[in-house]
Amino acid sequence: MVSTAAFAEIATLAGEPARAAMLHALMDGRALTAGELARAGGVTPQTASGHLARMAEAGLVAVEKQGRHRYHRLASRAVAQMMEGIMQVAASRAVPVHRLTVGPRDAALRRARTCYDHLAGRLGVALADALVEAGHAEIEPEAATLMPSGVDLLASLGIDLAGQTAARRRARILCRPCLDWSERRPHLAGAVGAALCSHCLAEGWIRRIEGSRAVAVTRKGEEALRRHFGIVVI
Amino acid sequence: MVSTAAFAEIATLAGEPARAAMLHALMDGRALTAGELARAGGVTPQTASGHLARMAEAGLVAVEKQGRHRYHRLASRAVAQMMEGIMQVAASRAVPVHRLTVGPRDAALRRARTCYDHLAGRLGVALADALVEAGHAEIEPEAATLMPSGVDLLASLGIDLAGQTAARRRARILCRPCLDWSERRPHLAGAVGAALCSHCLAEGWIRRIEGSRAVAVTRKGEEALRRHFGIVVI
DNA sequence: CCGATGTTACGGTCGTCTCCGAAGCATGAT
DNA sequence: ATCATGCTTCGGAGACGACCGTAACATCGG
Repeated sequence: MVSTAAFAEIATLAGEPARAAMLHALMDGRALTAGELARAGGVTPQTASGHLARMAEAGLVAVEKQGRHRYHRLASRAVAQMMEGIMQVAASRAVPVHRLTVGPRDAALRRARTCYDHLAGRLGVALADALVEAGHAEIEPEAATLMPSGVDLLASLGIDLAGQTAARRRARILCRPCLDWSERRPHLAGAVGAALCSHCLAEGWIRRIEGSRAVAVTRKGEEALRRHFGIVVI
Repeated sequence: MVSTAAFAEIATLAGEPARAAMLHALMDGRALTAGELARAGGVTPQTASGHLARMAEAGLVAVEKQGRHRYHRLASRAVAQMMEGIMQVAASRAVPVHRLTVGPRDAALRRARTCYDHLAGRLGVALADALVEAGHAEIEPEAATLMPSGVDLLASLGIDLAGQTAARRRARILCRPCLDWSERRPHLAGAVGAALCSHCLAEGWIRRIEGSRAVAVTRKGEEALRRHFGIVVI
């Protein structure tokens, strides 16, 4: 059985404030150095290094040596999903009084951000809604489907879902939904969401905002999103 | 934003060994008394009481007074899903050497058990496979669908999915898959999985095994499962 | 080769949290 | 009313773990 000891170890690792902050910093899917993560966690590099070693040992993060730097990233999609799950529970009883004035950083996050490997925030939800509206997808809290027309649409944009479709001869693609903590609505995640997100980045439709999980929609992106999906992200 | 502080608090609560054991004991979806949970956690009632109070405050468990007993259960499906996520990560790097001889208790768990509100183990996977085989469902790691014929089949058994279908006029039901830790294969979870599980219990096809999440398939259940789904759980 | 930058190892201090004993409250039975 | 049971609160002992000095160790650029 998955011993409760192993369960407890993982949860404990994720539960320490400094480590939790570091894991959050990695939730944009990129790989960061120990120094950057130390700043994110509010601890000294030595302390951060120790934390990272433990998390690497436990399989929460993966390290990649590159010259004099060691890049750390979340070890797997499963880790990101685990964190989503914890956030879901944490969010469900948070914000006793809804803060009226949120900072500009928070505003940017609510507008558009990455959630490990896919898009979230108003952009992510708008994209999902547009696909549903046009009949290209069905999205519900428990599951989602990309319809044949949706597969075609994405293919026409050059988004390669071949790995998803080649093996099985079915045009309909089941994919994972993700409940957005700021919008409280489901959006597209999983392999399809990841492909969509990386395509937006590759095409220069969005670009990452330094030191945050937020992303900015470029002028080119605004135009492309309106043309291909008919959405305008406010 | 879902502050990292709130995240850390939840993860820390779940990470303490005694609390983790108590949460695991609640993963069968039932409500247990503080005393039972104290035994499950290997601590004295006083200690357990303190833990339970904290977890109730944080929204991990819900309490229900009934006479001189106070029944505790997982507060929501979200909590169960969070735990599944943590278990997934914990399992991914567990069992360095695959234990050859597992106890009879473990064997029963691998054969059939509940996973919060749905069925898992060989029974859960066999049920899922049978539905897929017959074209009643599509199940993948990221999402699952109960096809119209599957909805009909369950309806003919008296499984009420009305709450799921009434609002929208669609026979196809999207539902959540759950990766089985013992079988490493996805099975049916979510509302559909829950309905299936409670029906099996209500019809006496399975019954809970005392002090465990394992369930036993009754003689009546064996017959029913073979007749309706064509499966024989070994 | 030699500094600069970044990462790891060690030892001691400190705070936090778990845990149980004992006592205090409820509820229900006798 | 009185007792029994189950749960909770209180207080102190103990353990665990985080944290930061200092210092050693890699890697890279000059």
